Parts: sequence; structure tokens; C-alpha cells
Amino acid sequence: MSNPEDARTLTDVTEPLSRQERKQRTRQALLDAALELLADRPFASLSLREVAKAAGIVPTAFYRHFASMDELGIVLVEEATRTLRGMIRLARADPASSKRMVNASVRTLHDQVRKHEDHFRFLTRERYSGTGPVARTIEVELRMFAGDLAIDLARFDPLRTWSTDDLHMLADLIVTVMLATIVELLEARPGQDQEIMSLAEKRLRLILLGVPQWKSH
Amino acid sequence: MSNPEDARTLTDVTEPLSRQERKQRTRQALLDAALELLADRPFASLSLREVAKAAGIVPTAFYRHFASMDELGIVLVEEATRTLRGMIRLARADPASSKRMVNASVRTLHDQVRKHEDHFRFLTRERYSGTGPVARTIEVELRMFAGDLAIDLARFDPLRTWSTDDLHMLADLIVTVMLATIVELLEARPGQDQEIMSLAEKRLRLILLGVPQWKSH
DNA sequence: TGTACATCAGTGAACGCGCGTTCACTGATGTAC
DNA sequence: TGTACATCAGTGAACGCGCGTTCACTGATGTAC
Repeated sequence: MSNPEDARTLTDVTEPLSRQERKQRTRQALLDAALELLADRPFASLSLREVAKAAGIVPTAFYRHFASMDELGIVLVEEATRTLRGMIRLARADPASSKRMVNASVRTLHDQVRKHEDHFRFLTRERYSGTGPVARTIEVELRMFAGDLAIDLARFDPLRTWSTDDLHMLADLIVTVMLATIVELLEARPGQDQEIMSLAEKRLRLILLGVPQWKSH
Repeated sequence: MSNPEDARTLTDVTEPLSRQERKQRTRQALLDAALELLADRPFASLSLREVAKAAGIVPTAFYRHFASMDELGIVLVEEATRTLRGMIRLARADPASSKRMVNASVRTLHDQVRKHEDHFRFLTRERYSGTGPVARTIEVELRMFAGDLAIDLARFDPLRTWSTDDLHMLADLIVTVMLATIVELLEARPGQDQEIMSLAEKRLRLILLGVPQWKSH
């Protein structure tokens, strides 16, 4: 791991950070610390005190940044769904024939999941976690995500004539399959990735095989 | 709500319960209390003390029945997956043509979800909850469930020639869609049931449309 | 440029609370004779 | 059938701990003049 910060040499004249910048860094440290703690535990089990400790501040200073853990959780959802949206933008950038598209999309999915495991783990874990604000926010974001996908799908040839309802049905189905694949990748033992991706491709190919025969009722 | 117990009259000579029977009842009271508390909160947030209290015993008596909350949780998974298995048995009992079968299966799914909401809520909520024993046990049970379904599917005509791998792929896909439908039913506002069921039917019909065209690679 | 004051991120003590777990106990149920 | 003893589900006191939240504070950074 290296970033521009590490590249500073002793001769650099480092500007002192403004109070605002320092605050922003601490805030991000809290978010990052929480995300790291979430690697193997549910969000509901995190305490304000341990997140503060992991971020290097005293518990009471937490309140300078978030009113509660739930508020922090919602910001985490926003961070993570930004990653999710980035993924669909990447997939959209490479338009191709249906067959090649399935393969390319699954590949993009795999790359993004591996690049942002913590975000995807957070989203899939907390999605069904209950009635809290975090789960509700994730549900809203995923619905929007599926809605965007439905619009994208409408551009493809055999789908041009589909009703809005049917397009949403197909988009939801694809998102469901995609999320199942994400969970499989996150739980994979090393070396299983190829197997999981080929399984994901098969599922999508099977679904798309039905598309030309589809008659709405 | 009425059950045989309430039907007792004053003239009944009620046998006193044996120590063993009393213990069994308390144990079940603990399980039921936990399941009820789980209606709107994750399992990880339940405390031994509140489950004991809700079951009407003192916290320390909990240990007469379970060594830990995790142990209780695993028994809950077993209870809930018994319900799940009951559902597939019901669906299997009514063999019919593909079209009628989709409709009948979705109907059975709906009936069972409404009859055992707490069990299905527990399974779907805790499935992705993390690395704890409860989530692991659910994952194992669902894999077995999908395996059973794959065997059932092998009996249907267009699927007789499918490879084991492809049958498992199809069974997993159906289970994934089924679980998504269960979650939708559990989160439905009153009156949405028909809409959700027809959506579930559409998904399954679309998948089954692809089946006759399927060529393994 | 220097001074006086305001802002505010982070500190540290303190609070009451519910937690899991230990322990010695009670008293009803069960068993042996 | 009656007696003496064993079993054991449930009790209640006690423990040390981490929790969220309050409060008055400190001292570096920022601002006005």
C-alpha cells in the first residue's frame, strides 16, 4: 500500500492542516474504523466506544462528528452505494452483444467486489438485519439501483417492447442474482472465484434465454 | 386463539406435570420468547437476561437449558428449517404441469410464510448476519434444502438430461428467488400479497422459459 | 505585524444501567427400601 | 403405604465490565482590529 502522502520526503514543506481538514480526517477515521470492525460482526453489535477507540479518539469526541451510531451507519451506506453505482457505470461503459455482455458484467462485478470487499460485505450483511435505519436506507438504495437498471435494460432490443412492470421484474431478478453472487464471492475460499463467476454467468444466461419467449399475462 | 389446553373444564382431573415435562416447557418458553423478541431486532442484540425474563425465569436458570445464547440460536435454526422442509413436502405432494405447478408452489409458499412468519423472518434476517454459529448453521441448512430441490427437479421431463451441476445451478437460482419472495412477503403492507405472488410467479415463469433452450457449456 | 478574544475538536471524570457468569441456596419431585 | 435420601429446576445476591451520555475543561486554531 502506498499513497501520495507516503511519497513526501523530508524536504517537503508540509502545510499544517486547517481545523476543518483535521476534523474531516477524524470523521473519515471513524467511518473507516467502523467499516473495518464490520468485517466479521453485525453493525448492531458495534459500540460507539469501540469505534471511537479504533479511530484514536476519546468516546465523547465521537459526538463532534455524528449524533449516534445510526447516523454514522447511514453515511456508511452512502459510501457503499457510491461504490455500487460506480460498478453499474463501469458495466454500462462497455456495451456489447448479449453473450459478451454477460461475461463482461460478471467480470466487472468480480473486480469491483474484490476491490471494495468491505463495502459490499456491509451492504449484503446489513440489508436484512432488521428494522433499523441502516437496513431501511440500504433497501431504498437497492430499489433505486434496480430502477436504474430497468431503464438501462429498456434500451436492449428484445426488451424494447416490454412493459415497465416486466422490465422492473427482470431488473429485480438480475439484482437478486447479482447480490447472491456478491455474497458467494465474499464467502469464497481462495481459488473459488472462477467457479463462482461461471455459476453466475450460467444463471444470467438461463434467465436471458427466457427473454425472447416472454409473453406478459 | 384457542388450543386443546384451554378446553379443559373444571371437572378435568389434570395430571400434575413431571419434572421432565416442566423442564421441557420452560425450554420451549425460552425458545418462543426469543423468537418473539426477534420480530424486530437481530439475534445478536438479544441478551440472555431479557430472554430469560420474557420466558418468566431468573437469568441464572437459563443455564439449565442452554449453555449460551448461541446454543439456543442453533436450536431456533433447527425449528425454523423444520418449517422450511415442511413447505417443500407440501409442494411436492401436489405434482402438476409446469404452469399449474408454478402457481401452486407460490401459493404454498405464501400460505406457509403467513403461517410461520417468525420462523421465516428469523431465517432470512440471520442468514447474512455474519460469521456466528447461527448464520453458519442457516447456510448449511439452505444448501441442503437446495440439494433436495435439485433431486426433485431431476424428475421433471426437460430436466432429465441435465448435468448434476446444471441442476444445482437451477435449484440454487429457484431457492434464491424463493427467499427474495419470502422477504418481500414479510415486509409487505397489508393487501400487497397478491402483487408479490404474481411477481414471484413471473420470475419463475421467466426462468422456466429458458429451460428448454438450455445448452450447457 | 501584534494583541485580544472567539471558536471548537478533543479530553477526562463521573453517572447509572444492563450485561454474562459464579455461587450457595431452596424446596418440590423422584427414587429406594 | 411410609420414610429417608437424592436429584435438580429455579432463586437471589454478588462480581466486575463495557455501555451511552452529561459535563466542565483545555489548548490549539481562527478572526477582528
